Amino acid sequence: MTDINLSDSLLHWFAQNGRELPWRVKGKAHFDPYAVWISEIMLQQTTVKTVLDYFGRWMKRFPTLSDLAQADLQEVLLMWQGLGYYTRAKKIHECARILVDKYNGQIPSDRNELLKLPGIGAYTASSICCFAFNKPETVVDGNVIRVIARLYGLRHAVSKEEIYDLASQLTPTENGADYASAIMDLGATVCTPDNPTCIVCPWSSHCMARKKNLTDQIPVIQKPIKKERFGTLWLIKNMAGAYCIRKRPGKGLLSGLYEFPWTYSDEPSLYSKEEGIGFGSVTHVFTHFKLRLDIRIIKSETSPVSEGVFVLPSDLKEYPFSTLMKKVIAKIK
DNA sequence: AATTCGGGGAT
DNA sequence: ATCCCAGAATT
Repeated sequence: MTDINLSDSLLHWFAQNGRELPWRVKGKAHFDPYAVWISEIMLQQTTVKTVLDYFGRWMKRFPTLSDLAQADLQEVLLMWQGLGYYTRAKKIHECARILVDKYNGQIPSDRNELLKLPGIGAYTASSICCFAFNKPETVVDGNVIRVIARLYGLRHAVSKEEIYDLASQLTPTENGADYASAIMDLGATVCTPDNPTCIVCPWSSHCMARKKNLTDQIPVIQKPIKKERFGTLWLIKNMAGAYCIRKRPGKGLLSGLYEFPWTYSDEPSLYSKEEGIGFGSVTHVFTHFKLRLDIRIIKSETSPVSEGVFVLPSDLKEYPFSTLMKKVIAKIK
């Protein structure tokens, strides 16, 4: 069999088994490149199931590029809170204004032009070309890495570049949107990390990993160690029952979100360790470290940080918070 | 080339 | 607990 037959069999499988998704139109490109762009940014490093609700709320509040460009970053972050990687929300907002100001409100269909825009990298540029403009670009995400590594039986740690070279040779010159959707759906629903259902896979008879019974060992991924960090969080409560919160910097961890003031244990503390009353702790697992914050309640009419503001519990919903801080909020109610 | 960015669902 | 998911930007 030739490579043409591989892509044909995959497209045939997709026509019958591909997922129906709000940001997808099977059989052709999506009519709204804006919707494709938003969905692609949201889907980075997360799952379809997680994004569905966020995408629905987003398109209701910001139906068009213009609506998004006119909104405040604060409101964009409110829509994004809980999704993680908050720099994406900032970049998406930046990008919307650039598109309105310099691109006549149109999302480019040229890959190199897309790569110039904030928040759009190699994968997303290709995916917008495929899904919004039906171009025959090759997309490489976690699904494609797994599918291709298994198809070719790659037993070493693979790079995205290596996968791209192999995957691009299989990419047909027509049906760009369907083919990109298909290979990703195959990885998401058939060629899964654990217990792939090879029996229904259109590429089963060509798959080297299956032939050698190595699907549970491919792809080879190296995993970094996750360290644990500690700190103290201060619930500073005034006579009116309001709590002190502050906005995090525009860069770095949880950028742009609000928080109750806290510091790592290896940094200068805002109060002495014994001050206030212990109020338990919260733990949270980030991608690259685990964090435990011991909580202490302080009665004070003034903030220990210059940018702190006092907010009543009933008004906290107006501020974007991380999931970590939502855990703290849940404790004070 | 490595590290830094969140969060949740499945196992 | 561990894995990993439609990655990009920074160092």
